[in-house]
Amino acid sequence: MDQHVARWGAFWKDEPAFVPEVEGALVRMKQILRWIERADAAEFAKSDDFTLQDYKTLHVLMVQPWPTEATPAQLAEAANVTRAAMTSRLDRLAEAELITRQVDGADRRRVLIRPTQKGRDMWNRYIFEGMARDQQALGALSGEELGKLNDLLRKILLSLGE
Amino acid sequence: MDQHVARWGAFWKDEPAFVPEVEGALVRMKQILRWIERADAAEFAKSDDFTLQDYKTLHVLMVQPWPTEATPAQLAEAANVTRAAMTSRLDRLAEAELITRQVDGADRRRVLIRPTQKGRDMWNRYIFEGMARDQQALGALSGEELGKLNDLLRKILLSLGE
DNA sequence: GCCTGATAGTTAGACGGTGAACTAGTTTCA
DNA sequence: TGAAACTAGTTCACCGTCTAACTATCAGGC
Repeated sequence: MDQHVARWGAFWKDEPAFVPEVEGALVRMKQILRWIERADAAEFAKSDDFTLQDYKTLHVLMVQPWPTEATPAQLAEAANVTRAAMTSRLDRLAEAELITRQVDGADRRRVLIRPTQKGRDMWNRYIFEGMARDQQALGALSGEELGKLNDLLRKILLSLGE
Repeated sequence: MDQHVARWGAFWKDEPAFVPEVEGALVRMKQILRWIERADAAEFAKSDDFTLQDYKTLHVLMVQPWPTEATPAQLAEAANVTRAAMTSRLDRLAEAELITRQVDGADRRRVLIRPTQKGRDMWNRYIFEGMARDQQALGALSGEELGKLNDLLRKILLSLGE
């Protein structure tokens, strides 16, 4: 894995533009997130009517600032998809009665999305297993190390203008 | 951003299953990679005949163990897509004469993918800008901090069985 | 009060990815 | 040697996402 980065840096050993620690850190982050993504996908591979993406959509709704109330545009941004894609995702969730759509009275262009009780239950059914997998993935680090890791990542994000 | 994680942990303040530092670290990694992904996408938004995904495909080929020679299956694994998807990606790259396909004489089921000179040139044209963006993204960290970050990420990956 | 311009959400068509079948070639073992 | 099991790559049908219109609504300036 260090080899991996070393390898594609071998072309320009003297090239100052290549910084192994930068490329290495990014590749490693990708690998870690990919591992978790695959673990999550495996969990949801069984059920056919409630997919991983349905879950993710529900999740970004549940963790919004004003709990359990958000617009499609906010959810699209949080889920990192276009509004068009979010429309079709919400269609399915509404069809399954996991969320409700309601036109905002104050601004009738807007639509307010809220989870139903059934939606909350569904989320609760998977969120703990998901967090358990997350903890397993990062289980190699001590509490102190986790703190240090967050400090470093936070520092990066701050410089990116959050 | 810390708020963000704190918020969706607010539901179960007393729930030991929720570890803010774990969820926080993962959300932050996603944010960082997303920022870079968007920067890359912006760069490739202009050119229509050579897309970001074409570049990524070319990239995984260029950084393979045996430089500039790999099978579709290896590339699919590296790019984290199915072999079927890789087939169609390679179709386009071959069409543009950026790679060549050659049946392996030793095992005639296999196909060896190699970049053409044109492919190498195309890769070189974008790789440096890409690395520059990567360095900009992580520019907030000192060399020492970058080392520490890699140590922590490496530790995680090792525990995941690499 | 309108007209212009901006904004929220949805819809339509194209594109890329997935999983499952399919073809061709290789390995195993009786 | 020959049949069964396996492997590499491709093809196909389906599905989700994207870009680009389009509808409806709101805000500002004259």
